[in-house]
Amino acid sequence: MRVSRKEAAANRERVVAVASALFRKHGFDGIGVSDIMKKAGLTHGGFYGHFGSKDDLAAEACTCALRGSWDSWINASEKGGFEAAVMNYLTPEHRDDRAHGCLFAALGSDIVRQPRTVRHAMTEGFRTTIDKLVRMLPGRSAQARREHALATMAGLVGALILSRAVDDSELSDQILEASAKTFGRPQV
Amino acid sequence: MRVSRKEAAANRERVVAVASALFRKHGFDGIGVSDIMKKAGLTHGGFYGHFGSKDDLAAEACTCALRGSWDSWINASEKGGFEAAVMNYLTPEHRDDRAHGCLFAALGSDIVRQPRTVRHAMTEGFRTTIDKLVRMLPGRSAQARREHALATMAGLVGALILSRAVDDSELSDQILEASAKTFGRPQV
DNA sequence: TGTACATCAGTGAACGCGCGTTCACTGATGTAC
DNA sequence: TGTACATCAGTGAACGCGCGTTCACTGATGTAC
Repeated sequence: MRVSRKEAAANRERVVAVASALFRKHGFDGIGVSDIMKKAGLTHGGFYGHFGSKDDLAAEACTCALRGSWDSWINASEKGGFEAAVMNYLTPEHRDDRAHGCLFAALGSDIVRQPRTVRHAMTEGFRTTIDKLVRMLPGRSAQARREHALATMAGLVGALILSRAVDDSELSDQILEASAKTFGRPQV
Repeated sequence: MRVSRKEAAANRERVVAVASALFRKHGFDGIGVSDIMKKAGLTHGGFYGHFGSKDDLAAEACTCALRGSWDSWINASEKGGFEAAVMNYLTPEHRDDRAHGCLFAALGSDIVRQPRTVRHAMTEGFRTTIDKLVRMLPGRSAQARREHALATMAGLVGALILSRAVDDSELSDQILEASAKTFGRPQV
């Protein structure tokens, strides 16, 4: 059942992409190697031909999920798109689609308990995101813009996490709306 | 090896308290029934005399962790203590002591994947916290105060989660400081 | 109050299951001539 | 280009381990007289 090298490389990429979605949906401990492989159209036996361990895949899946992340919310508008990005982030659609949403919101409180490689991938992705946000913010000092970006990022991630955690859809909507109002307005 | 009823009740309470700390530190899936019982000074066999399942304990542990929660950060000062509460919440000490810190920051992104009972306990605790925060906020309309409380709560939880996630202590401190600056000032 | 018995909180061995991981095998791919 | 062989991506059974859970048992507590 050998497969061409090109196909094998594609299989590997598919596994990483599938894993990045399933980890976000079910958590690192909530999904197994076997199910990930199955969803990628393979059997679990071939897993260790591609990855050293489940943790190794987790680190790659995080990098994959972070690559080009935030582009989905940012790209809506070009300049002065800060408000738009916030609004795109804090939507019921994003809240209800964990598998393809923000990695920090999906796995945030678990990151600290993950192996070094996973935490590092997350940290680098975080830095990149902050840089993107800083570039979207209006003038002022670089220091103030960075502080604003860091606090806004915290607000967005926290709002999405809480809106998902709560078992009352009305309260969930209120969290999103209140946060959109508060963080969507560049406060001078 | 029977034990008096009073002692048995105390044992039960101790298990819940220990579990609330260990779940916050290691995550729901990161700690087992056996280790929880051991840390409470018991053996795992007696667990099902007190609880129906590990999930049942998790729900009770959440309620326990939420009871009187936020009092630790709020009680510092009485009136106008909003800023003080934010400052007390966003400290390196809180960040570095997950076991006894905010439940939402410790387990936030996992809540949505937990059974109904756990989510419900969390939601009720969230409501209580928001009410407390609303009461600390200055005048304005009830609506505006509630929105401010919701967004602030999101900011605090998100900031603590991100400051823990990141593997660079300098960046971690920056997240706390920027968030303290931003959320610690009642913005009009 | 003291005695005899029933209760039941806690113990530790055991069970079953699912998970991460390993391995002998297969058969199509890649390569050497 | 065609043939013969080596390679190796993927398969599926199997392993070992830890986990949640169960259970027969113990012996101190609670209770009835």
